[in-house]
Amino acid sequence: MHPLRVHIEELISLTDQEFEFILSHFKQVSKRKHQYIVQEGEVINKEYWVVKGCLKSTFIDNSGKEHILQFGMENWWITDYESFIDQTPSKISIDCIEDSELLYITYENREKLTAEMHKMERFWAKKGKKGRIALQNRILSLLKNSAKERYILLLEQYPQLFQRVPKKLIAAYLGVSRETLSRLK
Amino acid sequence: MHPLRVHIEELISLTDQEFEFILSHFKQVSKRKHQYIVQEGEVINKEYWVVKGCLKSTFIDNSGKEHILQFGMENWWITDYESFIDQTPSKISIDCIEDSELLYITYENREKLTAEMHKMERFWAKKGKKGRIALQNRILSLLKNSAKERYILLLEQYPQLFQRVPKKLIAAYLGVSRETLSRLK
DNA sequence: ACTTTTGTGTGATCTGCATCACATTATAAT
DNA sequence: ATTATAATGTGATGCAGATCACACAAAAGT
Repeated sequence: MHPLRVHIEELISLTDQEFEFILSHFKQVSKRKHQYIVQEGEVINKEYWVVKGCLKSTFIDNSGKEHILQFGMENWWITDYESFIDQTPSKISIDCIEDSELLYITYENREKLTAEMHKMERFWAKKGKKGRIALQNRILSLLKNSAKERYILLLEQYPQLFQRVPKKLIAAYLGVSRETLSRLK
Repeated sequence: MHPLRVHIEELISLTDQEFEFILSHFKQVSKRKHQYIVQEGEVINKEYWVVKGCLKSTFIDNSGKEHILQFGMENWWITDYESFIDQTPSKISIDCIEDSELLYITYENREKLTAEMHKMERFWAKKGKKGRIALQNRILSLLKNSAKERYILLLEQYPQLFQRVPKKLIAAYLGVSRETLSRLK
């Protein structure tokens, strides 16, 4: 079965025709390591789903330091939701950490698909709720946990990440310096 | 016009009958300062909308310190979305900072209302998206801005807050100590 | 009115983490 | 293969913000 279908059917069930209809709203694209799918200042009108590979969504602070808002690996959705939803220039950039296979849906096609197929409106509503909960928990963690605690929690939740991405990116996600992360272990 | 109607009509327009139908799914409740609407460990099945007053949604870290996830003032929605959506025990508590007038909708009524009235499904979808963007920006701010910068940003965004709530709660929201906040000013 | 609790400011000291600096080892590019 | 670039570890030092300890002012409760 198509991996996207497996993914969607975790929340709602589909017939073959329904899935074909959904898939017809997506396009596939391959990107090499270091290539960008969004750059700061652009308005992004695509939401990506990672078939294979790994990406990061990043932003730069006043002193030029890179921070990571989100990683994207297999079966994850990634875009700048602020730019995508409000159609405003993006504050963040998204680029590939590994060569990646992606599916994307444009803003227009997503609107069309949700209008034409109520099941998908419900799917995205559920996904949105889950995403919101994840963001809320990240805030909780940034406020209540020390750097070491956040490191341990991330390691427990996504052990694969530590095999796949350089430590400095883990540090940029946790909100600590590379050196401090190295000393935590 | 009913304040909730004004609020909903900022995103979607309604007829009189439609609004009456929506309102019939809500109940009103008054709470005094210091009263809780959610306590840690409870499963919350209500989402509140603040007609008048001020609330805070808080959680306690390992060392017993209180952190604030969200304030709720007039026209704001407040609940623990994780508990509300997943029907799991809440990690947070929500209590009133001032005597408050609230409207609430139960989980069941919200499900019924979204099923019966597609406009409200769209309303909550839009609200959910906006909420998600706000959470994302809070994470960005926690990672990229210093305590002082976060203080200034909050002051710009919600100046009323500084008139209404004690400084130690502002500090608990920003993620700094009361003393440090006092020295930032 | 009086007492208790809550809020706020400010000094002194401590500490987790950042920053700078350099060495070493991997990985990628030609 | 050789060279450049990225990744990782570790010491030395600095600093933002925490913590502890008061003092005083403002509310709230009786």
